[in-house]
Amino acid sequence: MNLDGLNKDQRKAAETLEGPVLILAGAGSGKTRALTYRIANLIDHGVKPWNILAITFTNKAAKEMRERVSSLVGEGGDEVWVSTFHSMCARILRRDIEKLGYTRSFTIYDDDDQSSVIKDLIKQFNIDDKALPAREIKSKISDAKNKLQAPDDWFSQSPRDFRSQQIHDLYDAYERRLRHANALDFDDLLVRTLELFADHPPVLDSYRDRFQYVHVDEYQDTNFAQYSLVKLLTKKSRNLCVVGDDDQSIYGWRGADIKNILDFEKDFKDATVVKLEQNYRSTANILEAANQVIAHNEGRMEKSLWTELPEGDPIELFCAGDEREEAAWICDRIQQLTIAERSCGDMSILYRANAQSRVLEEMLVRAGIPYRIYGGLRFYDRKEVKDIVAYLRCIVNPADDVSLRRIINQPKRSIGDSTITELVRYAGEKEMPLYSALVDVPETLSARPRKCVREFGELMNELVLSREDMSISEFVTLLIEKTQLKVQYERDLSDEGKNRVENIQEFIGSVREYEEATDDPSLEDYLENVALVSDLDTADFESKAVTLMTVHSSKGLEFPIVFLAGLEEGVFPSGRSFNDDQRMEEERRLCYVAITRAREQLYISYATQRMLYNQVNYNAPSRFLNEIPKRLINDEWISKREKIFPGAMDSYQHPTPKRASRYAADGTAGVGLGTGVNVLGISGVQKGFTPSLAKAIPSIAVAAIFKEGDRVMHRKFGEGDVLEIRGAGNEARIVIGFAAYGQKEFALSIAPIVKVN
DNA sequence: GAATAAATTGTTTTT
DNA sequence: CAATTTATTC
Repeated sequence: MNLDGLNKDQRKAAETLEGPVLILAGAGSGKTRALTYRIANLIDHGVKPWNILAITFTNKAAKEMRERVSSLVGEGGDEVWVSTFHSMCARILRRDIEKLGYTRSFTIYDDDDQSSVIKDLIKQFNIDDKALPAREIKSKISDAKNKLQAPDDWFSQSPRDFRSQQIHDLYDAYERRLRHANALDFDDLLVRTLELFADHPPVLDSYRDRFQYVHVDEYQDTNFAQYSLVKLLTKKSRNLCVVGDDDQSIYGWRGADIKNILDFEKDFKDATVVKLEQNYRSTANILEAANQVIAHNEGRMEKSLWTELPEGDPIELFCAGDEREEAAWICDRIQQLTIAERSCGDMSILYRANAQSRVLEEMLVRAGIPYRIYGGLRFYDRKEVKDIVAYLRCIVNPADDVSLRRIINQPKRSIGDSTITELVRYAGEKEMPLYSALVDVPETLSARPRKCVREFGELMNELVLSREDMSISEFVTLLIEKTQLKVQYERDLSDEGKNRVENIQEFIGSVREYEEATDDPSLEDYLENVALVSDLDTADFESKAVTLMTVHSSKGLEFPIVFLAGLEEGVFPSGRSFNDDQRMEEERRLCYVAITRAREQLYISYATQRMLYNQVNYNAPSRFLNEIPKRLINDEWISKREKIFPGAMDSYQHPTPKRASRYAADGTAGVGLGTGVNVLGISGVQKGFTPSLAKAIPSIAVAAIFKEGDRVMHRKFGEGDVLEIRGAGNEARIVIGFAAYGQKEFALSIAPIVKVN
């Protein structure tokens, strides 16, 4: 194996093949490179590819690693098992889950499904959902599962109060519900795999034999269940190689335990530790900023990143009046960079919370800048798509009550709440799945609903039968026909309706794509993909568009130019971490991750006033800003702000809160004020490219993104040229020359125009 | 009893 | 602001 392309430390990582290995890899230190070379080297030393397991954090990372290994070793590279924990477990369970009393066609419940089970149980138990909200129960259950605590285990280490008792009861009932529905939630995939291994030693042994060399990437973000699984698998071989960076542990809220990586050397006394400290990604300035910020955390593993790269540009800092100005400044910078021949594909805008993306999107549309947004709503999470998926799940797994309830009256077939309640009661009484009640309809229902239910039952049975003799895509097409799922939207001629029809069409396309790309396609396997594939997994960064995403999503990625928006107290760091040191340290690690995404240029912005979650706040600049040495920052934009947004200050002197206070001090309802500003949102422009549909975003900040000579598109008058911009701030007006309509003048702050290139 | 219109309420991060 | 709950009409 030729390891010349590696530095000294990377080479050590790739050459240490036996025993436990800890690779402490700083941001941008080429850890994926080291890992792929190590795997290739193992194969080179005669290890069979199928005896190697590599666990990554996302499916996309898995795919990339498989490709990189293949390109190093050629044939056989794709025989290496590379997948996420969840995909691996799903695959293991698909084989042997019958030993645990489930069937192989089990359903994987997503977040929504979990919530609906819990909400239903809360109702059934007659629990006050204000004292115990569903989301809290959900996170409690998830926490418990991540720690491998069954309901009784959890209870035995909780305070013996009524509240814990209720949580215990709900957790217990939740578990039984899922079991009855032949369904597993995300956490179950791990828990049940461990259960399988614990109860069936021969199964465990077969996987121990199979996975002689185990690799875990992003080890700092593993939880106790994942840790246990890894330990169990490598107990005999002791060939475990983990890669991670304690400074990039950002999933503590999801049960990830940073101690897993901090204590690795205690766990494996003879572990070889390799530190990758040379950064190949960022300029010296950016790296120094990141190093200084993270130095404010305590209890880190010792390591110091360095680079041979030049100093580079300073970090550009801007203080905006509000979130729209911030967005406008970013758009203006992007336009300037584009003029300097930088591609939009090299740029990314990162933010703490998904909710921040909306304003950015609106402004990007106006400025005519192509962008893609990741996170937020997945394609498979759209209503119309989820409905089809729910049908498919019911057909594959008739015990799946949650999915059945979702579609029993979708599209409308006159099966209302009271009918459903009765069906559920009847099914519960006879201890059978809800599906059976469609055929064995309870006598207690009156004639009309009974007819509707029976018709629906016949439709479903018909579908189940026709699945036998056709391909998956043919079947999905037939299903959409018979259920009239598409027809109902085709009648709707609005943008939303058209969008839904398109999404349904695209769904059929995705099924067909899957069918062609897979050796042995099955509906079960397809549904598993739907459940486990994230938005980011399907992302392509090839297109020349600015990438928008949360800092969390950006982990593992890099961009030449990064905009980091919303660096304010309460936003980043999140207000929820204020009174918890542990969480605050995680916020700081998150900031470290954000900064280290940038290769060449980093732009940071914050706003003195921000409307977020429908509330106006005046936030101080983020503490993380103070942790970056002044000498690395160019803050001249702040003093130029008046020039970029002339007259902008005026409108910020009398900010109008949307609602003064929802409740008066005495507990009576207060009077809402209303902004008086009509915000025409842009609908249907997700992952957007075509700005032609854009409506007006009333904002004086938009002035900054239009200049004389620009070509613009008006919603009514079509394309024209900007001839003149008069006045400033709220009073600013824009004169546009249209070929067909001649010269027109508009108030710039509300004109429905977008820039075109 | 079901479908629709109006009112209320809560939002970090996600495999 | 959208998702969900509640009131009202058919």
